[in-house]
Amino acid sequence: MLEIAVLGLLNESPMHGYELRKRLAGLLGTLRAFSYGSLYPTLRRLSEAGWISEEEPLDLPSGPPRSRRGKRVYRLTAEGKEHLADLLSDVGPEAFDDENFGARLAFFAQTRSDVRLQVLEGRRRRVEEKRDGMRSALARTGERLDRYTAELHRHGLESVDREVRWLTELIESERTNAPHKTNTKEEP
Amino acid sequence: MLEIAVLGLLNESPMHGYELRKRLAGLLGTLRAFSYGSLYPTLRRLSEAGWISEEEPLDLPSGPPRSRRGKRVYRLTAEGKEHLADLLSDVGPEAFDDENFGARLAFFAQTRSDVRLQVLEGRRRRVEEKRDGMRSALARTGERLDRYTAELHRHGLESVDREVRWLTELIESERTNAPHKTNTKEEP
DNA sequence: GTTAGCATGTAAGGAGTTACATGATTTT
DNA sequence: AAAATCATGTAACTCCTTACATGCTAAC
Repeated sequence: MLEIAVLGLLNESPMHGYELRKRLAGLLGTLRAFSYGSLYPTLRRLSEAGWISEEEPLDLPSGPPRSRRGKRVYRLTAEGKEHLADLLSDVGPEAFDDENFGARLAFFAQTRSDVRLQVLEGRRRRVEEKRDGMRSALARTGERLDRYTAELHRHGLESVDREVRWLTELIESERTNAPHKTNTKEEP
Repeated sequence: MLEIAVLGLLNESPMHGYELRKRLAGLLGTLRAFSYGSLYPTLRRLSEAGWISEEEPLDLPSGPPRSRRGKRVYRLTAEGKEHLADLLSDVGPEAFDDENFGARLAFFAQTRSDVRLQVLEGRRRRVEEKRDGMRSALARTGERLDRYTAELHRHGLESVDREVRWLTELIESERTNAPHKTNTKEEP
């Protein structure tokens, strides 16, 4: 999750860690903040994998002489771009998980149109299954639940129901706006 | 989270691990399933802390002779009941977290009425803060967001907004139904 | 008599958080 | 010159999942 978010943001523009974290918080709407304790090790790991390059802060000719711990600006490498493209075209089951789906949607602008549709449809299937599971659980045990637990289930069910409808709208508009095109950078 | 759920369920009736896991899944409406890999170690820990007692499967007089790995039935001890009461009357900030709040609400039937109100109000405050944070983030960066990210934020905002309204209804009805009572077992 | 479901457990690992530690730069 | 905020990083830990390993019991 952090990996795709970091690579996706760095694909928009190079950045240092601190800024990355702020953009990250904005990206998913305060849903996830990510601490530095996970961000910096991730940057290290991505750097070691060759997907991002780490620009050492060179002392400006006019700047202070030595040993400042300054900003380390990260940018996506060519391998990183390839790797990100792979991540963004993955339509395996993990793409439909709660945590991952948000990150995937946040980078839909960088995602092929056909993949967008598959991700949306897969997510909808997943949420529908959850909804159906909740519904039948509620039908089975509904009567003997106390008021509070019942309310919890009712609100939960309503939320997943709304998500299904939301996804359906997104799918509709995706089909309308880009019915037969594929937004790839390079056409075969 | 698992701790409070396990103790809360065992307070309703003694159970073995396997059954506990099924009840757990039903309790939060398939929101959380919990694997055995976390359940059994938790049972071990709670047992070592003296909060639950572990009934070894004694061979029935008429039953099979030896060494069956049979069901281990767990039940809440007196200390466990006290500890659960402490957990259920805790109104510290953790009680308002996403994961914890669900578990707290699920055991409201075992919770004092005044504490219920505090938990609901604390949760509402928390969600309102989140909503306001999302709103101002959206106001600040709203224009330069692409369609998909904007939709993600809009749907997220609508969801927290709905949760606030839901909590408000629960609070209203809590105030109406038990305005001056405290559902304690023992009155001072 | 074999599949399905009941039942208990462990080892390894993932994906983060918290708390801490340090230092640079900007604002008051 | 103090305080706030920017900026980077590590160590320990939390809490859970996955994959595995084992064995019992009921149903077909």
